[in-house]
Amino acid sequence: MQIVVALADGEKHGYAIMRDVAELSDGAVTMGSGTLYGSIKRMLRQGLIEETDDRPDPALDDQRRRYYRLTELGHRVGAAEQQRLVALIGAARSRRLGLSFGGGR
Amino acid sequence: MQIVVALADGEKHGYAIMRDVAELSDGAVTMGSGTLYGSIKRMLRQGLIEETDDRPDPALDDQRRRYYRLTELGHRVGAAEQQRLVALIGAARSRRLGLSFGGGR
DNA sequence: ACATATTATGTCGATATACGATACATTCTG
DNA sequence: CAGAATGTATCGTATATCGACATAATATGT
Repeated sequence: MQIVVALADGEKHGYAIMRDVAELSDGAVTMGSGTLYGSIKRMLRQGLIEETDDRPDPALDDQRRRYYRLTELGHRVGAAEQQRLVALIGAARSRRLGLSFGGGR
Repeated sequence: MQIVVALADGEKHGYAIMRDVAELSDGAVTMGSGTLYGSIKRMLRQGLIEETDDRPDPALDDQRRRYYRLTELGHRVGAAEQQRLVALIGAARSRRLGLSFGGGR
């Protein structure tokens, strides 16, 4: 899901996905290269993402990079997961998870 | 996380956790007994949950049941995960995941 | 009373996933 | 031009998931 969200606002290459994941949690959650490239391989196989041919401005490009974007299926699956998480968090909130101890900031 | 949320509003036994998980997604997400009892064993070891001794009204009880509740650590870890998911969903929303295709209802 | 479905806990082996280590090449920076 | 950062990739190990199976207690219908 972290990868799906990272690609939700446009195509990115692997390393950029890694940075996006870390940024989104202020460095608390990190994804190593093993998980990243393993997940990319699986998601390509599952048809959730696809590699793009179009490269950015050659001056800003890096020949090593491989860019990926969400497929329509990836969007749909991601939206479904988003819905599931919204319901889960809604339940967590109404059940006051994290409010019993520590003041819940 | 599904188990943590299930236990957030009070102690439950394993089978009740299974039902809670299924209910929360209208049956879309289900947790089999393999995952459930394996996760319970791990979470006990990690100190996220603990087994309780107090039984309900004997008339409503079932001797087979084993009840579990969140520990303080479980609450704190659950609250942290909740925060992470809120941020993830926030990003998914602002990036309009699921709005590009299918109308996004 | 009896058969059957549901509830309930648990294990097992197969498969899937995550993760850090390692490797190696390119690009940027001082 | 050396070293740091960027970038992709794989390997082995550890961990997790999953359905199938086993077994027993409880509830339900006739």
